[in-house]
Amino acid sequence: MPAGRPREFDPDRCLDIAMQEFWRRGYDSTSVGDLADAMGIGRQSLYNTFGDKREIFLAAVQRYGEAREQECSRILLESTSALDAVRRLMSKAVEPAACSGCLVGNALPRFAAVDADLSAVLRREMQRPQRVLRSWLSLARDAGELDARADIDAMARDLTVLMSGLIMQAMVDGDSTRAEPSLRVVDLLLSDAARTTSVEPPLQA
Amino acid sequence: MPAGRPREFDPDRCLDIAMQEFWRRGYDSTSVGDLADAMGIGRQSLYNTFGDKREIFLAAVQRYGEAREQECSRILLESTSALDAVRRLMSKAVEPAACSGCLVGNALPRFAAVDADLSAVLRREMQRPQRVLRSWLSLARDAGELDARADIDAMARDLTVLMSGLIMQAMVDGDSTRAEPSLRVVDLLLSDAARTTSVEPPLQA
DNA sequence: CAGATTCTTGACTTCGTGTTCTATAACTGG
DNA sequence: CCAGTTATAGAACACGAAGTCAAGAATCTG
Repeated sequence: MPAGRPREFDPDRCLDIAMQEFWRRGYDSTSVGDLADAMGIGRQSLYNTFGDKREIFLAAVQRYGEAREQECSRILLESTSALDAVRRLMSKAVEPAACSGCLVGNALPRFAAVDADLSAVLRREMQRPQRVLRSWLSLARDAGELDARADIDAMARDLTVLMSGLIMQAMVDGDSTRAEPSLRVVDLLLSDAARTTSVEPPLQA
Repeated sequence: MPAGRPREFDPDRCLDIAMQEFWRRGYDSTSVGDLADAMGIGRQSLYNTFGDKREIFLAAVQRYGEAREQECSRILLESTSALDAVRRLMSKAVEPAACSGCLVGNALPRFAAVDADLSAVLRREMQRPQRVLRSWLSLARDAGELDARADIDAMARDLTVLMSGLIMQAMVDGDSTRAEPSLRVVDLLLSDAARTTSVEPPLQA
C-alpha cells in the first residue's frame, strides 16, 4: 500500500492563515475561496485536508487556543513573578493588536443560537484564560504575593471579565488605543486582594 | 395628490421584531425572509418601508440604542440615588437576559473589517452607556456619594469595560448565570472611588 | 518500470438568499 | 366614479458561495 503524491503546502501554515483570516474578518465575511487564495492553494486541497468550512473554522479555533496557551507560557517565562505575569497578560488586552478582538469571543454570538455543538466548543475555549489566571494566582499566593486567604477562583473570574471588557474596548477604539488607563482596575483588584479576601459592602446602599 | 393604500402593519412593532431577531441570531443567520416571517408581512413590504437588509439592521441598531437609553431613564427613576442607579445598571449585565450579549457589540466584529461606515455607527453606539454612566457618576459626586476629586471619566470608562466583560461572561455561561459574584469588582471600584481618586501603584512590582 | 495512491486544477452543480418585477388591492382627492 | 398613488402578494431573477466531480499530474513502493 504505497503512499501517493505528497502535499505541496504546509498544513500548519495554512491553518495559521485560516486563523488570521477568520480572526480579522469573521466567519461569514471569509469565503472558502478567500482562504484558499490567502493560502496560495486550490479550494479542493482545502476540502481535502480540512473538510468543509465549519471544520476549517473549528481547526482554526483549536489552533488559536493553542497559540494563546503558548503565548501564556512565554509570558510566564519572561516574568519576574506570577503576579507580574498576570499583569503582563492583562496588558496584552489593551495593545493595538487586540483591535480585532478574540477569535472565539467574536464567533460566540454568531453561533450561539444556531450551532449548539460549535457553541459548546467556543464556550469551553473561552474558559481557558480563566484557568491560566487561576493557576498563576495560585502561584502568586503561594509566593506570598497575595493574601493567603485570597479567593483565587473569584479573582480569576473577575480578571477574565475584565479582560473580555478590555478587548471589547480595544475593538471599539480601533487602532487608536487609549486603553492603558483602563488597567487601573486590574491594579485595583490585585492590590485589594493583596490585603484582604472579602470585599466590604460598599457605602450605604 | 391623494394618498395610497395604507399599511397593514405597524412599522414600530416590526422594527422591534427585527431588533430581537438580529439580536438573538446575529446578522448573517437572520435572512430577510426570516424577518418578514417573524413580522408576519411580505418581503416586499419590508423593502418598501425600510430598504435593504443593511438598512433594516441599521434601523434596528438605532432602535436598540433608544430602547437602552429609555431603560436607563427608567432605572434612574426607580433608584434611590445616582450610585444606586449605577449599581442597578451594572447588575443588568449579569441577568440571564444578557445571555444574547449586546446587539451592537455582537455586530462589531462582524462588520469591523468590511464595512467602515456601519462600523463607525456601531462604535458610536457602543459609547452611549459610557456617557450615561459618566453623567450618573457626576450626579453621585455632586451628591457627595463620591469623593469630590474622583476621576469621573476614568470611572465611567472602567465601568464600561466591566460591563462589556460581564455581558461576555453572561454569553459564555449561557442561561446558567452564576455571574452575581462578578459584581464584586463593581463594588470594589465604587468603594475605592468613594475614598480617593488615584490608585496607588500596587505592591512591589 | 508499473501500478496504486494521493494531490492538484478547474469546471460544474446546487442552493440559499438578497433583491426586483408584475399584477392586484385599497385608499383619497377631484 | 375615476384617476392617481401606495401597499401587498407571490413569482422571478441574479449572484455569490459552498461543495463536488473528473481528468491530469506527481510521487511512492514493489
